Order: sequence, then C-alpha cells, then structure tokens
Amino acid sequence: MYSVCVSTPERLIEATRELLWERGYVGTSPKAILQRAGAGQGSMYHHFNGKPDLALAAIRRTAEEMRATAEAVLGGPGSPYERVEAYLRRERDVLRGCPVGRLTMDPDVVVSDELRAPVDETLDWLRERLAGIVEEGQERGEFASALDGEEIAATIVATVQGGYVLARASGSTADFDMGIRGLLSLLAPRSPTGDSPTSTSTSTSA
Amino acid sequence: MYSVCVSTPERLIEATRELLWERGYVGTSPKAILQRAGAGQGSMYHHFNGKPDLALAAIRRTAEEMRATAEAVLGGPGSPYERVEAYLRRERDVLRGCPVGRLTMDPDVVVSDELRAPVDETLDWLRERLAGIVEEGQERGEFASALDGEEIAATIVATVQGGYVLARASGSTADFDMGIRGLLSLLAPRSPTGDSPTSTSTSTSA
DNA sequence: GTCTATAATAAGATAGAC
DNA sequence: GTCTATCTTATTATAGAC
Repeated sequence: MYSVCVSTPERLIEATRELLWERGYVGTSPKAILQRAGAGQGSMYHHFNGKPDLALAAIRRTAEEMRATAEAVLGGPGSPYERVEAYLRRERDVLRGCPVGRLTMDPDVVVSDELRAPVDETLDWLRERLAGIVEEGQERGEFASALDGEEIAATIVATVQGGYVLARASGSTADFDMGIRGLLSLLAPRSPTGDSPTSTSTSTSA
Repeated sequence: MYSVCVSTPERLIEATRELLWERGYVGTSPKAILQRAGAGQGSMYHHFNGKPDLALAAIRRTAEEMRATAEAVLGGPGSPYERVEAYLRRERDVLRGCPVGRLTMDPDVVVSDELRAPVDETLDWLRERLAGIVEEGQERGEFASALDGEEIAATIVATVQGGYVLARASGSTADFDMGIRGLLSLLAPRSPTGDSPTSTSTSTSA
C-alpha cells in the first residue's frame, strides 16, 4: 500500500517491482499486484496491456535504478581498484538477490526478447563500465597488464551474481561476502616482486 | 515421454527434474509433469504426497548428479590448478543454467527448509571440495600463499553460478566463457617474479 | 479512471471406479 | 497401481456499471 498522493499507474509499477524481486515473473500474479497496489482489475487493464506490459514497465525502472546505483559508485572518487572494491563492497540486500539478475532464471522472461532486453542491456552496460575501469587501472599499473579487461569485468559481475546464489542457498550473507573477499584478494594490486602489499582481505597475514 | 521399461515413479521424477530445470518450481505445474511423464493424476498422488514431495525427490537426485559430475573432474588427475581449470572448463549446458543453483531464485524453494537443503548441501560440498584443492595447490606453491582457500573456493563457485546469469541474459554462452577465462587468468600460477608463465587464457600475449 | 461482476482456463488435490 | 471424474481455488482477462 502506497501513499494516496501517488498515481495509480505508479503504485501498480512499484507493487510489480517488489513482487518481481520477491517472487519473479512466473511467481507473480496480477491479483497479487492489485492487492499490493490497492487497485482494482479495471485500473490495471486501463493503464497497461496486461501482465507482460506492466512487468516491462517495472523491469525497465528496476534496470534503470540498478544502473544509477552502480554508476554512483563506479563514477565516484578513488583509484580504479578502489572503485571496483567500492562496487563489490557496497551495501546490498544480499538475501533478496539481484532484482535484475534473478529475472534470467525466469522462463517467461528469458523467452521474451522484450522482457529480457532491459536485463541484458543493464548487465552488458555494467560489464563494459567495469572493463573500462580495469583497463584504466592497467594503465596506472594497478592491475596486471596481462589481464583482459573485458574478461575481468565479466568475472566481477559473475562473482556478484553468483554470490547471491550462494547466499540464498545457505540463507546467510556470509557466503556472498566470502566470494567477494576472494575476488578482491585475486584482484589486489601486486608489487612487481609478486606478493600483495595492500591488505584488502581478512586473509592477508601480517 | 520415456521408455515403457521404466517405472511410473521413475518417469515422474525424471519429468519433474526436466521441468524444474526448464521452468523452476513455481513455473512447473503437476499437470505439466503428468503430461511429460505420460501418467494420470492418480499415479502421482499414489507414489508422492503432492507437488512438494515429488519435487524433493527430483531435487535430491539432481543434486546428487551434480555432485558426482563435479567429483569426476575434481577427483581426477592433474595438479590442483589443472583440476580447478578442468572443473571451470568442463562442458556445460550453459544456456539452460545450473539445475541446482537456479532453485535459489525460486521463492517457494528458498522458503522451504526441506526443498532448500539439497541445494545448500550441494553448493556447500562443492565449496569445501574446491577449498581443499586450492589449499593443496598452495602447499605446492601453485597458488599464492596469501590467498584464503575458502574464499577462493567461494569465488570460483560464484563465478560459475553468475556466469550462467550473464549467458542467459544475453542468450549467448560467450559471456559465461569470458567470466571463466577472467577467473582463470587471475588464478593462473605466477612465478615469484610476478608474471604468468602458463598460457591459460586467450588474452595472454606472447 | 476506477470499480465490480463475469468468465474461461489452469492449479492442485481428492474420490472412487477399475 | 492406474485411471477418470470431481472439486476448490487461483489465474488472466473482458464487460459494463458508476
């Protein structure tokens, strides 16, 4: 239920966003959306063309929001490594999973080019954004020059997405954090002599 | 539809396994299972206590199978790094996703301790198995001693699980492969002087 | 615009014939 | 053991009143 100062289409989109995050597309019924939005059937079919159309509006907004949240950190201050670390360590609703990434496990979303497009574009943008930062870090000598920026970026995004899987399997955020710490220790700037000078993980001994 | 030489409960379990992989728990109806198994309602409710009970049998078998598949590679020949690499590069139905990991995005599975248990135990086993191999590799000097085996193992599992997300988002296996190559380049054995001597990725220059 | 019928189809389970 | 009704509720959408 949302404040009465918000328009009905707005309430419908927000309710759909929440339910898509909690239960996915297949697990979300129009009825559940209407109940949460506090609206009747007629409102939904007046403003939208049905469940897929409403879901598309919700997915687009969620994708946009995720992009903005990531950009706030990735475009922030600090060295390339520090910005990647800030992205990886930023506060997350780990046990709820990624509201964008989870849609890739939804059969009806993956099968629809229209519903899948915002998901694909967002993850693709994130990968490219990270790749640029990694390459910038390589020029500064922060990351090993032998690495491939695009590949490392894919690894970073995958580790985050897979971290959600581990956390939701065990019901604990610890597994997510563990995977992130492992990745950060692998990414940690190394001096030319081989060992990591920067203590970025709990595992680095004195 | 399965061969007539297979028992009805067996056909029901196999049909459920397929549908759980394709559509998840929420997206799979008893009706769809019965049609694929070529059985009537009575058969299902005679052998199982309903959808959750049948799904549990299916999930347990899938989890067991995944464990055996992983062990076949992780317990195989080769150095620790080679076994990790073999695991990461092993043939996969990338676009279908992980039949075990995908269940963590199913709201009704995550909420049920019984249905979630096989998923949790399997991913936990995999993490522990990989952690042991990484630690073995550290003793041999194959992996940097500063790394934490448990953390690296979590990163490995997460990268695979997240790789499926990337691939399903774009509809292409290329993103999965890219993330895996990135991880392998980060894990690649380094000589004490700093650069990677073993060519494990397409990105390593001559 | 929003609401409440109404309706056709599907989900999930039970009963009882064979 | 397997099958086909039967049943209750939910899903998704339409129609038409207000």
